[in-house]
Amino acid sequence: MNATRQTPDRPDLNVCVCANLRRATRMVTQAYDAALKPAGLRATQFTMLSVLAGRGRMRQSDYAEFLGMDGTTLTRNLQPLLKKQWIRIDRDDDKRVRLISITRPGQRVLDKAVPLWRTVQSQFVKGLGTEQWAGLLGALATTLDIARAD
Amino acid sequence: MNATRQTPDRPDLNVCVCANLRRATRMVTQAYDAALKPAGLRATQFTMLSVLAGRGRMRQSDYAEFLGMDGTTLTRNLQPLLKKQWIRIDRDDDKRVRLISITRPGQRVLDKAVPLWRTVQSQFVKGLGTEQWAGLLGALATTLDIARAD
DNA sequence: TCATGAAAGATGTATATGCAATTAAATTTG
DNA sequence: CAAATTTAATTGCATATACATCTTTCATGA
Repeated sequence: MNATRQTPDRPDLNVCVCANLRRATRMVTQAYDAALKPAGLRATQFTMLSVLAGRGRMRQSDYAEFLGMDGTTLTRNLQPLLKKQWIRIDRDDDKRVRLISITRPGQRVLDKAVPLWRTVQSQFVKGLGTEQWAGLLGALATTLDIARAD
Repeated sequence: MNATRQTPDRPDLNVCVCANLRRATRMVTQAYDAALKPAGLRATQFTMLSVLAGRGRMRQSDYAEFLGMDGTTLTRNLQPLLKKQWIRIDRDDDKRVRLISITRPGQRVLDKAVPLWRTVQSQFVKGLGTEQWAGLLGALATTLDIARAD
């Protein structure tokens, strides 16, 4: 009985949490990117716009924290959205702070993307089944907690 | 009773399979990168070397397939490893094919990285617990199957 | 008040990712 | 056998990711 051996002598794609996450993320992102393509945005951009649509104007730092994204990554990820004028950046009274919000064109492209998202999303949810799906979200939340506790 | 509602009206970071995967992967990769830093390699590079160490010389296309990585991504990801001479690329009789293998220096840096990997890996395995850990790997395998079936 | 330190973002550099299109080599087919 | 097709890998372009470092602005305390 050695079915749940946890740290084998050999590091192995089959057990490495990071390698498994990265591989799955690559493939899943390809699927979401392809599905969202007719709307003209990528998976990351869809997520970023959804957050703004759901939560309203946010401080850039809170936005990064919520996305679990490094601040410098967020700075750069804002650029494609800005160029397409899907978001706007306002200054706060505190001149260091930037406030990010979705624009009307941003909301329109998001609305156009939602049905496409729903299709690809339900493909994965159905394929996983309720149990594995809930398990996945739970496990991902746990890994987030572990990483954030570092 | 609506605890397992699967496709809400609003796309939401809290349910999007892709967004959750990407966010968790960002944070987990940061942890693995930091842990492996003393050995001088990144999480992706560690994975790529591990695969070569475990499976021996591989055709580049098989290598990409195994990693669930687009061929063009693999082409570029080989470059940092080549520059550091951790891998070598040989030609096949079929002149289109490239055969990738790990070098002695590559094996040495990998050996140095393994204990570091073991530490960070066990941190996540312990934090998840046996059940969630197995569930995570299972669910990731399922998402891979779904994405590959496209 | 002003020096000091902390907080918020941006920049330099490097890696990671993949689609569209291309090049080169092998295979199939007329 | 020659043309057409398929296969393997690379290149052009764009996005995604983050560490180290820098600039700007604010808060704080002697």
